[in-house]
Amino acid sequence: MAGVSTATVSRVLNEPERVSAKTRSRVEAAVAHFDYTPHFGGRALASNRTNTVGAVIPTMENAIFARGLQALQEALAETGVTLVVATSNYDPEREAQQIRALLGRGVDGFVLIGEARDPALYETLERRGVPFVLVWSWRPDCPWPCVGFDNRAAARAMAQRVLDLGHRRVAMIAGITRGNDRATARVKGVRDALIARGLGLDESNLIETPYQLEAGADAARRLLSATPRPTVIVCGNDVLAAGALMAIRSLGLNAPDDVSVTGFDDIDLALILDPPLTTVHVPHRRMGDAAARLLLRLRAQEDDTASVVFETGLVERGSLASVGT
Amino acid sequence: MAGVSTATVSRVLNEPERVSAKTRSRVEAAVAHFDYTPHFGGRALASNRTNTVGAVIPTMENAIFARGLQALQEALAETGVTLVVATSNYDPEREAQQIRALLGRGVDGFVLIGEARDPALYETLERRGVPFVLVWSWRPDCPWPCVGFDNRAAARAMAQRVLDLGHRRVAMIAGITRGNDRATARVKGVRDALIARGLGLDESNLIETPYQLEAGADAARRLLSATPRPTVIVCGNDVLAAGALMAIRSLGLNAPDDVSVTGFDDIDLALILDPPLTTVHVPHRRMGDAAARLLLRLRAQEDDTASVVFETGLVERGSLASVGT
DNA sequence: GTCGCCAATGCAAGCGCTTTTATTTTGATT
DNA sequence: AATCAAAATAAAAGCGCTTGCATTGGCGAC
Repeated sequence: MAGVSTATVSRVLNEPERVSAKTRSRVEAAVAHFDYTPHFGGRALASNRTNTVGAVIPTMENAIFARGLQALQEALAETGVTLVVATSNYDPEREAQQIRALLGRGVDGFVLIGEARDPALYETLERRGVPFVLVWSWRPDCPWPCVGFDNRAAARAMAQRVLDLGHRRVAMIAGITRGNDRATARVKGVRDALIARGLGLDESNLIETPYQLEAGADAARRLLSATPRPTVIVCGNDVLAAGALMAIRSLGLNAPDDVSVTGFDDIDLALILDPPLTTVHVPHRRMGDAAARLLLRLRAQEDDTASVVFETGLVERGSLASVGT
Repeated sequence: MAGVSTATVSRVLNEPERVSAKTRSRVEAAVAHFDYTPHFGGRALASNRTNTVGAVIPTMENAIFARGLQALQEALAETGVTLVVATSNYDPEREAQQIRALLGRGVDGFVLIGEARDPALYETLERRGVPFVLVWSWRPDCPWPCVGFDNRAAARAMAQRVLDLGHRRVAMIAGITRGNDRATARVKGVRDALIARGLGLDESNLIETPYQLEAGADAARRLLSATPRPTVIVCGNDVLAAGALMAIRSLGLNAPDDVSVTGFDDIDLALILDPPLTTVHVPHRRMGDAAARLLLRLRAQEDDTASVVFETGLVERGSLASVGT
């Protein structure tokens, strides 16, 4: 003890400016001397805050969420907030479980991927007064605070570009759309563009598959077995596109001469591939960062809590070529 | 209330078998009815346990740790333990900070990457009685509980294979070795093999660089500018190898005809590359899983808390060819 | 020198749970 | 029916902190 009450110590730790400089330095010395750390549970119990926010993401295994998550974590850490990550493996049931588990751990904020989930969950969150931010997805009039981009518009833009290059036999490998509004929006975007040009995307040209390398390769092999075969495969993300390129190579074909391929996300992978992938660039880091800031504002009950929408961009590399030249 | 004391409720939640079936079901009904969740802080305060373990990893941005982390998390979740992840960005200082931060949050267990760190940190951990497991690294007589593999032996085996294929001008792109025993061990392993054959690995043939794609490419370009140029570039991990392959392509050379490349880790990436990467396979998932189990045993003060060592294996794909044929 | 005011600090009441100890209930045994 | 041990439950004491309120002390104004 440094000759003060516990109340004063608490104040030194939480609102230093309310304590005189002299006492403060005495307490700080004692803290340093005894290597004292406040007890987390005591703190949480008394103040009813944990300074923890939870994020539930589909998976850590592919790089899609890694960068955004890292940025999120860094931005939160700056204000002393800890990030707890849980994974749902793209399963809505499991996501709900994880959210409840984190609620039980007293997180006082959430970052959730996408918008599609059981209304009851949103209700629970609101009832408990736990703020949350939806990321990776954005659409006009979304009723929740979100930080993302318009998946549909981005996919539409990509498909338009594909069509502009003369492609008419367009196939798509999408992610599983059930419970995944991003995957759904991307399919819709591609379909929008095709329909606008009087084309369609029927069952035989659209395969839904998990976001995995091998799954993408399998899907591509199936699509390429059609006659006449598609001249381009539009993929729901870069991992699927990487799989498609593997399949193309394994079939003895050449990209982009025989078949073009496009991706979505612009993760590091896109640059490594041969040919390098034409894809939709998504500003993952900025998105994570913005999500953290919005969540902090929500927690602090500040006024400026508007959703944030990011622009995406087409990155043209070698995997998409014009057709029939 | 279901007509019982809080003590009974607590028992229903924590050790249901100690409560009669009748009371238990009554309590459970009430719990369900009111959608009751125990307060985390109260729990932590009273029981002095948080059921949380912390992991401090260098980065989430590349896929190296992703798979192992996922497995770790899944295995911990099975016993109701939550994983909190923090990142150090390969900076020992920052790692120490993060460990202290997590200690402050009352985690009751740690998973740490590798062995190299300030002895004072180990002391703190032991003084507080917080169990920990070191992963990704293993060596004979390591004084701490670890779950990993012998980086040095694995790298040596890879280098031997390279030499067996006739290579004599061997260059290496390593990770930054400061504060990173895995990177250090991998360099040592390669050097072991070279020295055993009367060769060496001098400064001009060894570049240390962060585990990033572009950095790997730059390093490769520098190494390849030597005359005579190396016939093989051994890389400290797959990401660096991917960078090297990019550089080789950009120089108008061909792998493996002009230059061979090897990696380390066998992440998904290795399979995507063209040519597919010859690399050292590391059982990431199993490692994460085993780490979780060992940590749980340590926490439970069980006897069987021996370190676990995994075998690695050479995976020969297309990026390494014999020389001079 | 006294008074009043405000800043700085102490006091003490919980926060919601777990856990030890005490009490009641149950049911087997005589 | 009475007795006793064992099983089930209740009572109550904290766990370590925060925070509203009470107290103290310092200082300017009179």
